[in-house]
Amino acid sequence: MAGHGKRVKKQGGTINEVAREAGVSVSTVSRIINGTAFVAEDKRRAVEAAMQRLEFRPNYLARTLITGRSMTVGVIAEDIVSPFYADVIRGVEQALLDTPYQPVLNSGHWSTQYETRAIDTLIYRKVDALLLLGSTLSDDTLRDVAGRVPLILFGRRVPGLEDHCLTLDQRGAALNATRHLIELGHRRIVHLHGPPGQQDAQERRAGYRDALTGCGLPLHPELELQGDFLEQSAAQALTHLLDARVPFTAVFAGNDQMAAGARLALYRRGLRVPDDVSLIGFDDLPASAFTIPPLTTVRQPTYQIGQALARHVLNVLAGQPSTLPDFDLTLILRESTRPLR
Amino acid sequence: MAGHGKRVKKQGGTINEVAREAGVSVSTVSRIINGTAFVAEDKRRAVEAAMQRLEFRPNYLARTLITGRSMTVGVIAEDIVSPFYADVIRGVEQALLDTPYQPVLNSGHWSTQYETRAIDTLIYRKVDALLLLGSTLSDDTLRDVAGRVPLILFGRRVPGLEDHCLTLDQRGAALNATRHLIELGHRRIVHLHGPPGQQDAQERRAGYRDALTGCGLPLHPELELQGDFLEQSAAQALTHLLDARVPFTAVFAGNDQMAAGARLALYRRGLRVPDDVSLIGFDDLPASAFTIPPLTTVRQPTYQIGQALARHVLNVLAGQPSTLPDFDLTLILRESTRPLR
DNA sequence: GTACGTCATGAAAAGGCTTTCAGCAAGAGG
DNA sequence: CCTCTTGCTGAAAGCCTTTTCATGACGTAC
Repeated sequence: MAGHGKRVKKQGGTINEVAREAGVSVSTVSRIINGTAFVAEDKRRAVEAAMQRLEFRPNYLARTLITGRSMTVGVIAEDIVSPFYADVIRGVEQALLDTPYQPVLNSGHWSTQYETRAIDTLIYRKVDALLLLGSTLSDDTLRDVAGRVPLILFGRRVPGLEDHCLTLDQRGAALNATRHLIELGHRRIVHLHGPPGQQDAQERRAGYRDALTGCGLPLHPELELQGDFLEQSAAQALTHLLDARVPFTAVFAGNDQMAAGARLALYRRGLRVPDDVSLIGFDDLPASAFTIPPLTTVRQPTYQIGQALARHVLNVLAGQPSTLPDFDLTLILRESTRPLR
Repeated sequence: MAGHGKRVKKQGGTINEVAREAGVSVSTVSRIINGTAFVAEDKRRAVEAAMQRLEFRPNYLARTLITGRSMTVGVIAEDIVSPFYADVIRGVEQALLDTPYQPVLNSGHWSTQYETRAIDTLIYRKVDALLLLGSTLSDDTLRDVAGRVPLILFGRRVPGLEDHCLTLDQRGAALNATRHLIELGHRRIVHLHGPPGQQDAQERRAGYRDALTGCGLPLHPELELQGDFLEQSAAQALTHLLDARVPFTAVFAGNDQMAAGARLALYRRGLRVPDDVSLIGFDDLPASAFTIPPLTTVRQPTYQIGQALARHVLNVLAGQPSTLPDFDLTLILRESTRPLR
């Protein structure tokens, strides 16, 4: 059978072979590759020719083993798939594009176990820095990790690591969103919140309550519905509420995906948005500007955040002082809300 | 100033130190780590204790340098951010979860340059296999890459690499979708297609034409509108068409995102879906089941595809024979289409 | 009691590269 | 003509493992 010959990975000669081929020492070749020192013009040419001929590719692993720098930054997102994190990642990638650093991505899958594994893998592979986009790990564990590798955190504020944490005022933004509804005259406002285990979900819910109590309105526990940040859960929860004939005139969803789910539930019951029910989301996903009607929501400047995060990583790696900027969450007024009749 | 002490990365001793600490040779330690051979119980315990004390972590790089296997598989998607590829990636991650292999992701950004760079980086880092989710590279280049590392391709059929290519019958599916519209009585059907440079876009467009000519209907060039697979482009193109008062009763969008854009353009003009205009998308993104109305579209079983791809990689790596399965694209009938009055 | 196979263990090489250190030639200064 | 720089180049050590090979110790068979 053919095919077993493939065992030998075509791997374009080593620095040794190049040196022999060009009639110089490996040190000289290394110097040419890295531009570490001047080398006579004729040798340089000989070496370059040899590299061509042998299809030489430096072995990054060997280099990293010696220098201790891999020129990679590990990025772990709770979920690469989520449109929200995806946009942050885009920003990170963009900011790293014209630097010698390469991002290496991995998912944490919202699970302590998988996240731990992903972190370990990346550290073993000697990433020069680690960027966590959300995390399910405890503060202690995180501090531990920070001792092993430069660590930058998004969406978590860990005591002791403040300089490398970027968080947003979720609570304040949720308060604003809810208040907007209140100012439009709504009093019975449903809130679809995410899992109690997630910090963002908690904070947004707190903001919702802040707004209500701040305006002297009563809290209605029956209007606080739990979902899992996906469309289906919201559609289901809201349908139950509708079936129970609990009255409400507005919905504040914990994220845009749940807003979409809520929207469909309403549509199924013949309720119009915004005429019968006002709807607000959170995140401003790219798709949310194109829903019917376009969704009023809270914009998280994810792309810029990604860029800022990456730039901070770069600074840290360069040993330069760097502080993470603050980002504002802004309410994007579109067409899914209107004054209560 | 404090802080400069951090230069020394806390790095949990080497196998050498462990050996010294435990009073054995490095070979013995290595054997214990890898379970390569029997080791006396007392030494084993001594070594394990030493590893604990020194917080020993094997250096993967050194290991890879010797064994030639990194236990990673590189995954490059045209765009990690696109909901479509994201779901494929989820499948890949899932299938790799309980194997010793780790995925390492990277984006090609729909650009030959970036894709080339991403491939190089991954190969330099010695991934054991490479999985390309879409590619802008030429057949020749791809064959070249396949010579350097086991290569599996999704969305491309490269002569010579057929065994490792997974493609879907985009053309046939587009034909089906269009025919569905024709069977509902539609005659003037708009097609929003992607960039001419993309194979998928081409094929879907060809399928659309196949359906028309196959049913003996005339082609109307003015109804074929170009977009870029994003919402905005579709909204714009369709708005122009509407402004030009070109009549049509149905729209077949090249993907779901463009369908969303079209949907909004229609909404802006007071056209109802499906009452005034029928709409079909392509991809069946998770969000498309929750649009208003829920979108009729072509489902690509992305998650399963991701899993199949990953399993194939695993087989190839294990040296086992493996063939990529075939996947069917199915038309998901929801509520955005209806018979022409 | 000698010879031999078995088995745990250690020494050393290998893997591909960077970097320190020493060497050597050439030009400058006396 | 000799000494001192200056500057390019090569030898060799080192990074952290795995793996081959050799070495004893030990038990068994003859």
